[in-house]
Amino acid sequence: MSEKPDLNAISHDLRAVRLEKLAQLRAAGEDPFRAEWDQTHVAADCPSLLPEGVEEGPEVSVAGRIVALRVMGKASFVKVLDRSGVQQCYFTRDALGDRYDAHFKKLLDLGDFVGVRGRLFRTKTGEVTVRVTEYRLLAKALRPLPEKWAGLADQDQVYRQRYLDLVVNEESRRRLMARSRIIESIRRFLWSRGFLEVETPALHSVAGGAAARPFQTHFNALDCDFNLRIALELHLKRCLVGGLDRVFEIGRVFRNEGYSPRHSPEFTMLEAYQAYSDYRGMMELVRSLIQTAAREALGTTSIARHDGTVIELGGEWREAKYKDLILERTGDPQWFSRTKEEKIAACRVLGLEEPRADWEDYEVTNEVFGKLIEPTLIQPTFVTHVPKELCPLAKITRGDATTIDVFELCINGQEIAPAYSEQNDPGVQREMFQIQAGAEQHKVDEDFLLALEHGMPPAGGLGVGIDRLAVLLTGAANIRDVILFPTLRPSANP
RNA sequence: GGCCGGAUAGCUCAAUGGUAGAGCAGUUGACUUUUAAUCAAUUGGUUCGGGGUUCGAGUCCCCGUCCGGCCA
Repeated sequence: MSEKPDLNAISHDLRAVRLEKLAQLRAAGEDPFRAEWDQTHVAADCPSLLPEGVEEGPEVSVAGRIVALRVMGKASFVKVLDRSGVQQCYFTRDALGDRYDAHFKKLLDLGDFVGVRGRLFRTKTGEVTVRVTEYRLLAKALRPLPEKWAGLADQDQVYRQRYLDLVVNEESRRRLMARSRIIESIRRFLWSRGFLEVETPALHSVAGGAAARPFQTHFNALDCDFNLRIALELHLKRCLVGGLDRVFEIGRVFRNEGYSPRHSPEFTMLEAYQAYSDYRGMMELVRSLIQTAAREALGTTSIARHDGTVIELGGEWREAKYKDLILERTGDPQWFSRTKEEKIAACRVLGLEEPRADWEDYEVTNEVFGKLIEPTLIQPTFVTHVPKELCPLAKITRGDATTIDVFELCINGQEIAPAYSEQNDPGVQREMFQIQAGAEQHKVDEDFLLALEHGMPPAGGLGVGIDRLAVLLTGAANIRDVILFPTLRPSANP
């Protein structure tokens, strides 16, 4: 091994250079992917181990990916990224001898995983640093990291190679970790209220519980078609029938519809059902749940938006009746006595796109709500007394046959969480299903109606779009920014 | 599905229709407390693909692919 390897000749090929280094490591008898390393601490532990005024701290052993490499002759500073953050380490020829020049300087690269051991000290600028006395390469990276300062900007690559985004874009790492902490907090909150977490099927023969086009698939063994679920609702209610009177599920649902910054074809829903409660009970539940998640995951209930406004999640939340919002926005006290044609004409005046001819009357009104009112509901607002046509699974309001006992919780200009006083009259439920199904009566979930006939306790039910909640709490611009691996068109050239 | 914008070195980005460049990363060297380290030298290009206009196309035109935004 006397001939000098010519890295210069291949220096334009970043991968070839690293493969050559890999070969040199192996030629020297080292396994570049050796596993063992006793990690005793993470980066976030280190500052507290070296209190102010103390010269030298205890020995620590950390591990992670090299994300910065500053070589200055016989001493070098290296930043190592682990799950908790970045730890600076100080490598010197004095401490490491010949290995410093022959191994550390020649064969390690940005992106490599290393284990590092040494005592903590403070640099002259005050940064707590590991004075390395021992280190080991744990995994060689054969490809370079994206640029260290600008990070990774190409949106497609951010989503397709999220691991690179996580390594170099701190903001992405922080945001996606916040999502996990939000979900963790929600689970703890519901457990503390006596809810049982359950898992229900994702393959449904009838995709019910919401109005959405499902993804379809086929089960070979039974030779029958299934749909991926579009909601969790109907199985969780079967749990209520069975006496599990506080249940929740956090699960993936699939809707074969639009794809936009606010819509992902697969997204995560929380649904919770509490027997002997109703939609008013769900108001308190969801408000406490979101406030708790915000405090635990973010440490605050004040969310700054990009336009400078602040969403205040603390305290009580506004309530507004759907009809009042419509009357206020259209400026027409007689709105609900107008014919469909008059409403469509009014939509034109309000600057809305032409409603489609096959729309029902209530759909025209709901277009006003969806396009002109919901986007303006930035501060938390419970929209109540919603027209019954919009949800066939809720109880009719006593004293007003046109509305249902529900709320739509809107924050940040979008619906975050609907909740109902759940319909438990099997006769009324069947009628509502049949109206909704129209010509497609095979879409009525008879199995669910059978369960209802066995008796379901009165209950409040709540759904929370977890992705949208994460968008709200983290200030993300796009739902895909809070989903680790968003659905994408398959890559053309792998 | 419609309209608009984009695709150039590993990454982030430049380039009146006239020799494709910079920073970072890489390579070589100097440097024992750096903080986007610094300094010197240096490698690296099917300008997304195909066609057209032109003496000449990264740039203009057409078709396609992919991505993003707005709308449906």
